[in-house]
Amino acid sequence: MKQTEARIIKGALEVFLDKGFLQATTQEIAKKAEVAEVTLFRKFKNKQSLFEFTITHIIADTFDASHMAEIYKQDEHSFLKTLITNRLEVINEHQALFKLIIAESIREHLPKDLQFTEVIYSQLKTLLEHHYIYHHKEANIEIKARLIAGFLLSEVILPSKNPVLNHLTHYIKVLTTI
Amino acid sequence: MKQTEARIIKGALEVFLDKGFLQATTQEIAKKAEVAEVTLFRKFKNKQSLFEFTITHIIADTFDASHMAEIYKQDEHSFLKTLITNRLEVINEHQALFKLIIAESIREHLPKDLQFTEVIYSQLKTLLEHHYIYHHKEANIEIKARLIAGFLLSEVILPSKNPVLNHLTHYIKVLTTI
Amino acid sequence: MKQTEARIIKGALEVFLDKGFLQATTQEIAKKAEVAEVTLFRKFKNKQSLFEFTITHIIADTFDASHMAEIYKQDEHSFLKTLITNRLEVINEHQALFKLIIAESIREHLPKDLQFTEVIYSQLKTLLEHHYIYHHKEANIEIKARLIAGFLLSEVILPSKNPVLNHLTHYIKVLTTI
Amino acid sequence: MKQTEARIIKGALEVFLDKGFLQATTQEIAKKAEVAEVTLFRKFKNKQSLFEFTITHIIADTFDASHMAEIYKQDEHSFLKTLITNRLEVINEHQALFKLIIAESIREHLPKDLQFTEVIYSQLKTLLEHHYIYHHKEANIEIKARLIAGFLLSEVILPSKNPVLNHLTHYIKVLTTI
DNA sequence: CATGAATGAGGGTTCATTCAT
DNA sequence: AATGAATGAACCCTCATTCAT
Repeated sequence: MKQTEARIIKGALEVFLDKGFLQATTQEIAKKAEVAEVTLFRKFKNKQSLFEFTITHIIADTFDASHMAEIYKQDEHSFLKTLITNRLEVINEHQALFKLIIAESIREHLPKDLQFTEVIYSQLKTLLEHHYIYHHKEANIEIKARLIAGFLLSEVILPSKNPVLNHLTHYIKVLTTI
Repeated sequence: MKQTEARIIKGALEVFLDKGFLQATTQEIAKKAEVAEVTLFRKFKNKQSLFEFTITHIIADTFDASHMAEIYKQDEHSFLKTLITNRLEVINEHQALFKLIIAESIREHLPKDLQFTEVIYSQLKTLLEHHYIYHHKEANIEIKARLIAGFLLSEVILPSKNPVLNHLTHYIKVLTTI
Repeated sequence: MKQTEARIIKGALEVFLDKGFLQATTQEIAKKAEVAEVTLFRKFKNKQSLFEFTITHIIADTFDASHMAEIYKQDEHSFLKTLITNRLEVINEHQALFKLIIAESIREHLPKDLQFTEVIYSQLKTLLEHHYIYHHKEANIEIKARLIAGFLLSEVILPSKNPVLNHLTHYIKVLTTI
Repeated sequence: MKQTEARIIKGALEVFLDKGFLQATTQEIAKKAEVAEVTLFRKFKNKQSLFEFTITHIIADTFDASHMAEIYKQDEHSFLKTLITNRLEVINEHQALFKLIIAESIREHLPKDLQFTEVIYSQLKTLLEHHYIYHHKEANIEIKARLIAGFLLSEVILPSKNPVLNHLTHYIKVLTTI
């Protein structure tokens, strides 16, 4: 039954998001998925690999940026505005996941390719590169990506009032001049 | 004996910084403090309260900003530069503690007054307030504090190359215009 | 398909010889036999009966003594020499099986007719009986069989240097006088 | 309480002797010792080390041969007779332990110094050496030790009727001439 | 005939914490 | 004040075996 695996992953995701890796128990996941606990271990080698599999898939689904493939052609201001606005939307819709990635990156429960740096920062760098290369502009991409990433981090870590968006214009200005 | 408690706190700090709250074991802490495990529980109600006590003290020591009491009188650019530079220095010297605060804030193992928001963000806001009130300037302090906080977050979460400092001037410019 | 059963038995034998009854897992056997684990249970009621079936067959093949049917006619010394030499050869070629029988006899994972006593000792007694009856000689067959069995046991249990064979003559002398 | 450890070892011994290493459960041992299961793990790192500790001590108590320290001065026949008779008595009184050592030696659950070879065979060799060196006699000690060991093995592995002792004299003859 | 899917029962081990001294 | 001794509760994981196709 294909459904079983899907149910497991769904249950696992819920519990992992809610409790984090260490405090999530295989028992609770199994219960939520309505399978026997042992069934988890037939599908996944152990808790860690269930975790990684679950996170891999949800990340792929959530942070997918392929729909922004074309925005690099826009002028710098539009490009940055679209990029940042979109990423802010995504992480605001998936705060729990974002927090999970941050916490588990710090605690080193995630393989390198699922850590914050790789999932968020590298993606930003890639998008920025496309843009600046396309427009034949010199730009310190690393710095820009860092600043945007810090921006996103503050959005989830600090009490959310969505206030930053209103001042995006000023912020973009610094990104264009740095 | 005062020494006993001091040794416990020292040991606890080492282990908590290294492993985080959940993966730190009272056994390891006791061993490092060279006391019997049970002694921890005579001094502290439980692991959680040992954690909070330990973190409270190290945070007070580490993030103390009283030596910056006077900088609010400086002009805006100097003030921001001093502020940011100093905070960057502090967190770069105490990356492990900073990461601990972030991760445990997310996992809700810290009481409110020890969470990232309170420890870092509120402090920034206070310092900014002093400055802008003293200079009779209007300013969106919340936004500024958020941006600086994001700045600091990116510094610990992302691979460190200390590159941001070189571009501080531009960054400060945006902070002044927001 | 006859092949399936054959593959199972082959796989089971390998794993049982290598790991013993308890540490052999049906999973590993199935893998080695290149069948689904559940298939084992269609052919055999349970792990125990697979074990017994496997061991029965390998024992029949290995310890078969029918080719020694005629040696009882030889004189006592020749007979004993041939008998002991041959049995030593057999167990040296099948040390793993011999050890398995010993260990599983002790642990009572084998039905009576597959235990060491039956498989080795009784066979020795039968062969001795044939000889002494044929030659109309009185002889304490039980004792002789025991001594030879002890001989064989020491060969597998103790670190092997094959040293005993060189001194077989003296040993046979005592067997003839008992 | 010193008693606790003693009770654990007693319980462990009973269960290990009865079930063998793999089939003994820490639960059953704890129950028999009337302690919580977890207490076992405070005293011993794991099941394996509890096993080894238990076996080490019982072996030291059981197979102690220090009271035979002086027999090497006897003439060869007396010496061998005393030696063999005594060892036979010991193993007949501790059949279960002897069987355990054999089975777990085969299954490699025992460290080298607790395996059959070391515990039984080496001891025999040492005693034989003392004798033959004392009497300035050349002798193939290895062979003799092997034969005696095989003798002892047959005594536990085969159905016991204690018949061998009656023929000890003949048996000793072969040992003296080999 | 063979198997993919699922599981009940249990196993060793860890952890924070309490009891008694 | 400090500790040695002991533990309840839980956790991850394994194994032989059954169910349904």
